[in-house]
Amino acid sequence: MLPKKTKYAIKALTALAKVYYDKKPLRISQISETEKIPRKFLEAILLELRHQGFVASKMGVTGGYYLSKHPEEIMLSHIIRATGGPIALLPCVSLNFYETCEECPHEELCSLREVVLEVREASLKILSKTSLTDLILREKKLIRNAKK
Amino acid sequence: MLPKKTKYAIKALTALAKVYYDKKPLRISQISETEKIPRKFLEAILLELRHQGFVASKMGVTGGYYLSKHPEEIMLSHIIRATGGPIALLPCVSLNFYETCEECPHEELCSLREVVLEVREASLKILSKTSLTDLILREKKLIRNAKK
DNA sequence: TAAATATACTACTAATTTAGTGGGAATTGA
DNA sequence: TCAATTCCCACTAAATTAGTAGTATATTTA
Ligand code: FES
Ligand code: FES
Repeated sequence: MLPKKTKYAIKALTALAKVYYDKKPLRISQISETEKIPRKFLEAILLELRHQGFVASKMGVTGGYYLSKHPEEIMLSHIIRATGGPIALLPCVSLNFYETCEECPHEELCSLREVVLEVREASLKILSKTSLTDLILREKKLIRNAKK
Repeated sequence: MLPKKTKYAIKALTALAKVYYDKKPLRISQISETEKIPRKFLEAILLELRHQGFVASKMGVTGGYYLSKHPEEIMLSHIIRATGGPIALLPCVSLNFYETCEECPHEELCSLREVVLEVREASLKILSKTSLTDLILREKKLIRNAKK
């Protein structure tokens, strides 16, 4: 399961993506209200996302946050890895958080590893091709279809 | 990431599956040694697996554990759910551990939900068709190929 | 029938992770 | 100057994970 932090990060970044072309920053309090994310927690998350290069900010009374990359470039896999850690089910098949499996004598002969590797590939295939833009387009489609 | 408990459970059940046709129970201490699982922890895990109907046991000096189902019937998805909880990335798309997403006003209009639903389907497709027998066969194949 | 050797079961504990919160410093615009 | 904003550090509280301890109960065998 994804931590709440990751879910909040995705929601917040999507909110920023929606106003990407406005050229005006969005305040933490605004995002916090519309996305129902605890104010102070969101503040900490956005700060981290800034350090990781996803967003930039402006201080002061007209301040706020804005995306520092194009929303098409920000993939779900990036956000998950930046905030939540591994996508893989076991450390021995994680690309970004690899750790050796102590109990398995030979990783290359481990059938469980083979299977969870397949799972990671299947998950990553989806998560690494879905961008913030995709999320927004999908939402529009969902709303359009619901109205019919 | 899967908890160690789940990984240990898979390992232990696979060990039991390997001797399924011997009609003799395997002692906790034997499994603990060959699979390098902490003795007392394994004891607790096997006890739980018995309560869940995966294994049965015999007490006393000739006692031990044995599978109470055919190894082809025990799928990775079953073991994960029994010991580790959800396979889904978010509770709103979990089949067995569903919880509503508080922050999302309309689940049916949530694009993030749509994507994690796809991920769950892709993962489950693999995990629900891989049985203990499959793990054993895969291991044999890995060993055979390594020898070449 | 008693000893030896298993599992059964309850009840803890210790470490880690998650989900936050509080409060003040720095920056900016009016 | 002052009001509104982000920046940043230091905490805390609750939940989860990864075990462990100790005793009771069952079974075989000498
Ligand atoms: S090597 Fe990771 S599960 Fe065996
Ligand atoms: S409904 Fe679960 S993420 Fe939106």
